[in-house]
Amino acid sequence: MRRSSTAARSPVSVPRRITAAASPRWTRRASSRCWTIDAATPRNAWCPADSRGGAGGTMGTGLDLPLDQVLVGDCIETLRRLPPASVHAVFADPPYNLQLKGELRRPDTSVVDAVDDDWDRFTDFAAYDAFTRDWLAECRRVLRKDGTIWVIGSYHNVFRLGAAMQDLGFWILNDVIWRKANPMPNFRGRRFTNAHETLIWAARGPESRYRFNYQAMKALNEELQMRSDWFIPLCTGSERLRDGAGGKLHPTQKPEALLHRVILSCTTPGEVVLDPFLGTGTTAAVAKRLGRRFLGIERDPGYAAAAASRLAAVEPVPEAAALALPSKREQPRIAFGVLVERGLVPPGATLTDRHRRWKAVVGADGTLRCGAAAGSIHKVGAELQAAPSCNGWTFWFLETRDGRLRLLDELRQEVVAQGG
Amino acid sequence: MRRSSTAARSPVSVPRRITAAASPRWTRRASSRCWTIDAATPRNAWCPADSRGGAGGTMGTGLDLPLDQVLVGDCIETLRRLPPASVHAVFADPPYNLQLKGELRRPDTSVVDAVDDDWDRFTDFAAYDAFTRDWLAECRRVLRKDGTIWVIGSYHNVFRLGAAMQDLGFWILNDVIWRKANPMPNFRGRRFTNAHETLIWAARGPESRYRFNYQAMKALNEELQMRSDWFIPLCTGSERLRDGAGGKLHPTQKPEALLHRVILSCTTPGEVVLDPFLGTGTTAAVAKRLGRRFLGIERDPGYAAAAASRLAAVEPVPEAAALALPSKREQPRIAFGVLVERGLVPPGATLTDRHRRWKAVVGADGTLRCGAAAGSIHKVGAELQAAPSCNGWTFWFLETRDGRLRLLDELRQEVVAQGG
DNA sequence: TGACACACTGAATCAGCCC
DNA sequence: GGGGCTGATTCAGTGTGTC
Repeated sequence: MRRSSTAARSPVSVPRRITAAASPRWTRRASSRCWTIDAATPRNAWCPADSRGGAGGTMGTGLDLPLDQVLVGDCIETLRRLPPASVHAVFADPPYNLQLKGELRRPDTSVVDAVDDDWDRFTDFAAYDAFTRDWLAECRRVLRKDGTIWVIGSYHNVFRLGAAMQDLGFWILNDVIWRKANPMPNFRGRRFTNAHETLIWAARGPESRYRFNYQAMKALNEELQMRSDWFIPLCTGSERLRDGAGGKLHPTQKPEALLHRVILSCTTPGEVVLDPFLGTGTTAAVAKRLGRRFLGIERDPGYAAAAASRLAAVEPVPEAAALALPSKREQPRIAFGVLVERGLVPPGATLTDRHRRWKAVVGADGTLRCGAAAGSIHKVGAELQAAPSCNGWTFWFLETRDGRLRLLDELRQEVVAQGG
Repeated sequence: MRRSSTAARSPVSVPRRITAAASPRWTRRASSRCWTIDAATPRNAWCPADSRGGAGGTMGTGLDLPLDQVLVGDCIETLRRLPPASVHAVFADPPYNLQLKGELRRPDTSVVDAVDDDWDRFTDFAAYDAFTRDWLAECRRVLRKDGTIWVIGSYHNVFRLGAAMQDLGFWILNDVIWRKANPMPNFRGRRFTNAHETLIWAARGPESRYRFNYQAMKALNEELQMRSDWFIPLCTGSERLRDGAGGKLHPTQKPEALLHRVILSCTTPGEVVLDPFLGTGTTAAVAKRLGRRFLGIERDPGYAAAAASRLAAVEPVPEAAALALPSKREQPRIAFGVLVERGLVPPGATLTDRHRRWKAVVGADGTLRCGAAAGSIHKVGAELQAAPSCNGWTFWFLETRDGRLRLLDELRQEVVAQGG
């Protein structure tokens, strides 16, 4: 089995399988259908939310706001029991309403393990919209006047989410693109690789005096303003929680790096972050580590138990502000086609080699043609020279109007200088 | 400044200011409220759309589809006059419904030239939604059954656009992120730098057999699948059309590189691209340059004139350059039996897979036999692997006399190279 | 221990033609 | 329109096993 080093790096120690024996003793709250788990209690030593010990509690507000806990129950029903204007931030990763037909196979005929869970099935857009409006409205009620909300989705659902948010009075501040470092390819070659997801960041309303930790975000981005496109890898490897068979415990676990940036951007230590679709607890785990309070709602007892177990092992950092992850500067990798798109090498232009021995015509898609040879600048260069390989960048020249030859690599440098 | 050679490549030369003297002589079409400009006619020598000369015309379809022209008029009203199922692709950059309160100022107190034109004011979401549904519905009617539509927007309007598209029956294929190389910073430091816009790419419906030039997109991206996030600079410098005072002629002129990729991805030369919000004609200019037909609708006569002027100066690239490399799907089909007939794979030869796990004997009729399995190279490959399907061309190898393995697909390429 | 090959995986609305 | 057959199609990364 893989993942031998998991425990060392991230001492999550999720039970291999949530069995009856290992399960928490679920405790029913008085006058409530909502089960709770105090996430700060040690593993296998559960206590109900209304116990006042440990990190859990109601924050001394007089309001019945359970804190640092996983509430097990229906999202909307549970939200309705929370007091109004009580949380500083919401992060929500709702069902995406994917509409998959058959199975999908990779070119090597292996089967893709897709999201086909019951919780992601809705009869139609109307049903999805109604559900969306309901939980968003409750989140808005629970959100403090100057709080903000983050919602994540893909093209299947994000337009409905965003429209519903605007209709409910939320004031969109940004849409943020999570660019995936390692997305799953499009196996049939019928679309662009679906390489991102969209987060919507919104204030409760247009007048909200929301928090934005500008300097923290700038520091995370090598002293440049943080942009609305974030490049973050998928949650894989030892960070990913596993079930008993070594498979993924949850189909859509989000990377902690994503939540780190979200929580750091709009909250300060001690504030409360609510996640109405907690899943396996990424939001809560990062919030706890960054010294924030959290409150999670999860319908599935198995996921809730895994989240609680994971949370119990999270140690808050001494100083949240010190946690600026150095961001990797991305190396711009320039494709020849980009020079064509941008008009530096127009389609139909002729390229030649240093000795003007060959001439090749540039296609609109960045391919070259020279006699029977067609393909990339590298491939055609190699074929003409009968060489096993060729660096097209340093082989091909563009003839300028005045008869000078300009090496492609020179032109590429101009694009690199522009940032790619 | 980048791209000092722009003028040479794209001699746009828009008039500094559209004055009465320089304006086209607008011609009213019979029984129509719609003014037209034939974009292919020389600058300052306009003619009405129903003249049949030049590149304009109705494509000989018998339908009244004006081509290679800028129609001046209300978007929805003009769309209603176009015949159904007549265009291959739509690119739409609708008003953004921005809701800026007052002026936006940079830290140095200079005023940002924001989008505040009349055409971008909508009283509320309901009015914007109604407008959106109307023009989208007309575009859907005009779109051919297997055509696709691109719509671009920012967080202010894109969620409403996407939801409306889904409600109207469009089938979203991708949302694509245009990551701006040089976005305007957030001057107040109250949000993330808004560094992208979103494009929605959709088929007319779920059953549409749309075109996606997979290989062309892959070629544009150094032989890796094109992703859904595109890094392209803003339209600046000499590409940007200027008004008489040297300011921006149009507030949201899109870069030609963006349209290059859009049009190349989903059309083939000769097909028709419609832009219902043409503005200063970027879509039409790139379509013309890439050998596509176009049709633009623009309400503002000044923009339309600038677009027409710009278009008159665009030279289509040579036909060969406009063609993308054909994908394998479009190559002539060779039957395996042809390889047998020609002796490239002699009858009685033994084929094997990459791991030499199975061996199969070739029949004179191009069928394979392996134990009980018999049939085509595909069928036998699938049966042996217990897979639902198999590409025999990339599964089976022929063992050569010296013990090397040669993939059937390689042998097929030899036949293709000989002209089938 | 290192180098290398190979197997496995991830929020996916994933085919097209001919009869 | 349904059924059947051909055949097009994957990237970055982690983990495991072998030499």
